[in-house]
Amino acid sequence: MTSSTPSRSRRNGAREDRVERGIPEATVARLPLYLRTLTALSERGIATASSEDLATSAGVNSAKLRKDLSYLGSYGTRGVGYDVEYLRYQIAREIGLTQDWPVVIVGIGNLGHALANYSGFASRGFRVVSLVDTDPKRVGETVGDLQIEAYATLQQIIDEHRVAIGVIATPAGAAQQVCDDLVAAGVTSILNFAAAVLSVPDGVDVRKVDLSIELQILAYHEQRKALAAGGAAAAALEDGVEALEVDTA
Amino acid sequence: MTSSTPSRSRRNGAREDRVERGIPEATVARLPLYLRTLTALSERGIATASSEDLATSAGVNSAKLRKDLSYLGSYGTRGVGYDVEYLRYQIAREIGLTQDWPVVIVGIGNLGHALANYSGFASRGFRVVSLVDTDPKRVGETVGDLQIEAYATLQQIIDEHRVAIGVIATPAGAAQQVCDDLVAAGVTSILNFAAAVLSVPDGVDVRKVDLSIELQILAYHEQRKALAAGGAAAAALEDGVEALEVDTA
DNA sequence: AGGAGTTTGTGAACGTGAGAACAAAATCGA
DNA sequence: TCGATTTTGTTCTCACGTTCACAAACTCCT
Ligand SMILES: NC(=O)c1ccc[n+]([C@@H]2O[C@H](COP(=O)([O-])OP(=O)(O)OC[C@H]3O[C@@H](n4cnc5c(N)ncnc54)[C@H](O)[C@@H]3O)[C@@H](O)[C@H]2O)c1
Ligand SMILES: NC(=O)c1ccc[n+]([C@@H]2O[C@H](COP(=O)([O-])OP(=O)(O)OC[C@H]3O[C@@H](n4cnc5c(N)ncnc54)[C@H](O)[C@@H]3O)[C@@H](O)[C@H]2O)c1
Repeated sequence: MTSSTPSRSRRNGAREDRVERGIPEATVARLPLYLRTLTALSERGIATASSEDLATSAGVNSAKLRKDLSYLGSYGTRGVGYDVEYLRYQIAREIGLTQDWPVVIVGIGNLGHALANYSGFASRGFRVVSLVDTDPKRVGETVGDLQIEAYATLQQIIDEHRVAIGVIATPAGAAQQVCDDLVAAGVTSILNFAAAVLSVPDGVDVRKVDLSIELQILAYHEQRKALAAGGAAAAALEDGVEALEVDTA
Repeated sequence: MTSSTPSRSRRNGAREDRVERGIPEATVARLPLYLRTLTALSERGIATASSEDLATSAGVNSAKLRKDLSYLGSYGTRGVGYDVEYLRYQIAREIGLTQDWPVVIVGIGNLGHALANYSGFASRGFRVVSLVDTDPKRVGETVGDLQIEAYATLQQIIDEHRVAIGVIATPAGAAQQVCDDLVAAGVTSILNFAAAVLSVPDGVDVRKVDLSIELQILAYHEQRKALAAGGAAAAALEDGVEALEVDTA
């Protein structure tokens, strides 16, 4: 996967390197955020924005934002800032949103219904082309402007629409099998909502969205805050007083 | 927030440090995963597991898993492994799942309904105590075993149930206001599903779940794969011809 | 009791990412 | 034309996270 042409011609630096090595993962994860920010500014009729402006809107550090953008090329103007429309296009192109991505959703239960009805998909270059479920009672049901299809047609659907991205919203127990079937049918990117660890061959990307993990992370910090506040007295004794900090609110 | 007591007494190392500095964020994010893995093993009647076993099930490197666990203390036995039940309890305690966390969900539309119906909450120590929406047509509607409440009762609900964690599933435009209201009412942890950057005072944690960002990250890599494959020929030329820049679509 | 085998816990090397700081490049007013 | 001002692009440093590798600690068998 990682294309390792050892040392190409060393003519032009940054741009060439980018093509070879790609953009740092942390940056890739923030580009969609910048894209959204730029779209919002554009809709408000703002034509130009400085890295400081953008960073504030996106909730990040401006140095970080500038460095992120520099991986794409040199699209700003010193002393002025960035052209909103132009930069928006460049980011969209870099992410690959100048084309439409057909997506299939597998498992149309609670969550699958919500996803299928979600308009935020289409507005960002993703098109849900099919909904698939194993439950015979569900097949044929209309959700949004699509009908739920039988699981057996998965391969056909993926071929027909050239689907590269699949979304799994089945129970955890079924997730690996569904994943295997998607991969076998030619899908190479998977967004997984099921609480299961998926194993996939090289060349297939998986991202997971796990609600309960997010809540547990919040709970951990919540507990720490409670300890820091309520446990302050205990902590003070613990060591001969010293340290206390924190509000008692 | 970042506790900066310079150097407490240097008596006992690891455990003391952990209390002071807390567990690395990256580790915190994996603990719920280990917890789930351990629960699965426990249900299959497995009493003991090595770091290798656990790591495989959790889909991580075994050294990383051992280091992660070492932040909690020394709960394994060399030559044997970890006691599944015991370790499970220790992680649960560390995360704060030995207590129940009351949660309120604000915005009961497509997604809010799915979340409200989701059983995976309760099974992991989180209890949805209330559903809130501004839409008068929705108020009173029964979802799962709860009724949707009026937005005006937010403060009262949060006080009454001692809610520390709030979930925002409103449209993006309403998210900041809802966030402010939640914080004003005493919520100190927020899980945000809306596509908006929330600004909160110190001491409040926000985590976001953004489906469209996840899809865009997948799209980026998908595009790179396409370029690496289809663009191979072009890349060969490139060096003599220079640039080219893809898409003819 | 002792040695072979297993597995943890952690030190050390490496890689990636964040942020401060600043020179270079652009605008603008005089 | 030139200097003041703004803001980018990039370098440098530090912090954090990952992985390897191995001594220490434990079990089990003889
Ligand atoms: N509902 C939520 O808010 C929520 C939140 C976070 C995570 N999740 C996770 O998302 C997944 C789906 O949750 P849900 O609440 O929609 O569950 P659900 O039970 O309502 O829906 C699951 C659907 O998947 C279908 N299905 C089962 N096996 C299948 C298979 N092999 N192939 C295709 N379809 C299959 C079922 O027929 C059903 O329609 C679960 O793994 C859950 O843990 C849900
Ligand atoms: N549906 C999805 O699958 C999905 C996926 C990812 C993200 N999201 C995001 O989640 C959010 C909700 O999505 P949805 O599809 O459920 O939208 P929706 O329009 O179906 O539901 C929004 C709900 O919020 C309520 N609401 C509006 N303003 C409110 C306020 N100030 N206080 C309380 N409630 C308020 C509305 O009455 C409505 O019931 C959106 O921000 C969306 O971008 C949704």
